[in-house]
Amino acid sequence: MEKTIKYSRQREAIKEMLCSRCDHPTAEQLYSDLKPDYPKLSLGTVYRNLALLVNMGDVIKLSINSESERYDGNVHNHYHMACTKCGSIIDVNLPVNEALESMAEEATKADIKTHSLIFYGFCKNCKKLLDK
Amino acid sequence: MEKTIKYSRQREAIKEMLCSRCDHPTAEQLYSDLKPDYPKLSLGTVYRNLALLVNMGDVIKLSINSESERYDGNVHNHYHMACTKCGSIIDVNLPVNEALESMAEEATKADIKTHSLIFYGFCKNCKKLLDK
DNA sequence: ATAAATAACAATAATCATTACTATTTTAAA
DNA sequence: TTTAAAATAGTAATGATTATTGTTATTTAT
Repeated sequence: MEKTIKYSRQREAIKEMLCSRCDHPTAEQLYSDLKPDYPKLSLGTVYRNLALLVNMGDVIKLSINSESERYDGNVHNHYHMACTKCGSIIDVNLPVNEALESMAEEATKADIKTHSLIFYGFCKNCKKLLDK
Repeated sequence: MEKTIKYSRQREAIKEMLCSRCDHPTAEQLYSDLKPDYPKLSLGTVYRNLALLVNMGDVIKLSINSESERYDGNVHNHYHMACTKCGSIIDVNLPVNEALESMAEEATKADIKTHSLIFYGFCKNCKKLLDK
């Protein structure tokens, strides 16, 4: 018999918080931001539910740099920029180029499901600070 | 005074091995592949020299999935495909689209230095195995 | 060529993100 | 309501990577 998924207040809160913000928090950040409202919340619970949400397709996991995984409540493919100075990850408002996937399938004979495009450099703010 | 970089046989071997293969090995894989020729080689040495090589711009570090960093001796920007079944990372022979960077700069007002494009799906082999 | 200075080494301990375990609490269905 | 299964908090364990330490190799200056 299958494992049924039961409701959990904590999972709901994690999902809600993730959808309500457009930065791309780590598990640790979600944990400390939820802690005030859920004082008994455990970091393991955050990790476990993030994995569940990713499996259910409600959340996307971003492996952008080596430090920590980032989580994104926006499940439609979209592009990101990672600031190599301050570490922030922001959305890049460019149209997603689906044609890339068929070109890559052609080139590799693979079965491509999705793609990820990440830009690296200095974000607007850090660029300003470095200019002076 | 600055720290000068001295020659090291181990670093040379790491770089050479990385340039001679087109998979994208982890530090651990490089370590075990070099071990027969360098029986006293230490894993820490591999990590330290990989970091040095990355800093010197001789090697690129790929943060593709959460498990482990992958290293690439081909420092020219190029695209990759990650098989979600077998975990292999292969090169994708598509032209690098530099125009994406200026479009992203436009969209974000950031100073973009480079970009990374990764395709996810089933590689040629795994696709074949799943078809039957 | 030799000796002194210092970078790189091997071996191992420490750290950090993430996952696994266990006893207790919540959820949902009979 | 009772009861079984899933989810939790708290904590221990894991795995990748980094730091530390005493020794060895490479370079520089005699």
